[in-house]
Amino acid sequence: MDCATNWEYKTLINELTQGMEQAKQLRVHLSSSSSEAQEFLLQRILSSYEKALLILKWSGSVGQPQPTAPASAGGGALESSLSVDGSPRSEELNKNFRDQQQELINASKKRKTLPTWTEQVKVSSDNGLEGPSDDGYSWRKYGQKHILGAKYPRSYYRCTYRHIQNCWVTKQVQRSDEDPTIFEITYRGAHTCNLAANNNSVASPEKKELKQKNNQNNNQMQQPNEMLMNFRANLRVNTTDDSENKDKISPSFSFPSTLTYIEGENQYFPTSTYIDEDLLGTYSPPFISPATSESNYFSVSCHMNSLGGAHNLQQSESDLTDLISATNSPIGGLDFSIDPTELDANFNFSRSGFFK
DNA sequence: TTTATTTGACCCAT
DNA sequence: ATGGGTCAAATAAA
Repeated sequence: MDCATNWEYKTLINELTQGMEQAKQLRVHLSSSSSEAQEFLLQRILSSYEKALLILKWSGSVGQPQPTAPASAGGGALESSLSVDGSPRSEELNKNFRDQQQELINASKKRKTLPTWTEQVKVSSDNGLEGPSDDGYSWRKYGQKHILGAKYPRSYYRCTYRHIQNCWVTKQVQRSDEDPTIFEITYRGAHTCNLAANNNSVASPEKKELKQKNNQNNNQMQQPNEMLMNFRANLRVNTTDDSENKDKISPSFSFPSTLTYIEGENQYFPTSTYIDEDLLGTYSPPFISPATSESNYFSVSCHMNSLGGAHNLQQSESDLTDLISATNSPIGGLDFSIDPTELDANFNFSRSGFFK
């Protein structure tokens, strides 16, 4: 992309982001006495912004080698947050997003590597908790290493249900050297386990651990059952050829097209998730609240969800459950259901193809 | 007793 | 040879 186009691209993102922020503020004002229609409209607005931003960011960055040094020197348009909630650390978002681009590129080059992505989780230190809260999945620690040059050790986790449900996702948690309240969480692969079945047993052990060990580090967000059920109840996904062809899934993947704001949870939640070729290349944004009970905020970027390598999962699960699992990222159902290693073969991310 | 964590050993890529 | 990631025995917790 040349400079002019890049500038336009940044500006567009900036404008979209501002619009989204304003819509969010409007919703806050309306929420006290809002009718369902108002809320629905706002959800639509926000959803549109989300998708537009995501499309832009994807097409704008994947189509070119790298975003031209975006915002690193004091703020370009990409500084805008993708997150509906308006998470504060835009630089982190930005950095993460660039990381995702790189990950995607790498994944295309090296077909064997699992997709990885990194989230930076900021934890408020004045609430007595020293680690990120749980992300709705059950993790089992299997290692800890001191990393060269790092002040804090790196912890290694795998899904508790690796063997039971053949779920091979892992994550690494590394406390930031510069800001000990920031935890960098790197995920590898995607959950294929049944989140619903696992969800109940997740939260309490982690909280306990967090209170016990100050240098422990975990995950990022809560995913209440209520939200999960909401998600499940409204999920509509293309189920065809799912069980057999996940590794060569064609340009068809789930996508939350509508967000639901659950007041008690202070979070947005997707309520309808089906999208097909038309929006391929977009991905579900991080619908993450800045106001969880533990005052965490998160910077999350895109999520590559490789379903390869986990085909024979959940033989006895229902179709819906399979889909939930297959479309759930560690931050709660927000990712691709597309194998990034197939991206280059199946899909051209060029801008021209994107904007008709 | 079962399940999770800790931690040194081991493996592998560089 | 080194560093990062995983394994697995020992230990702790439930």
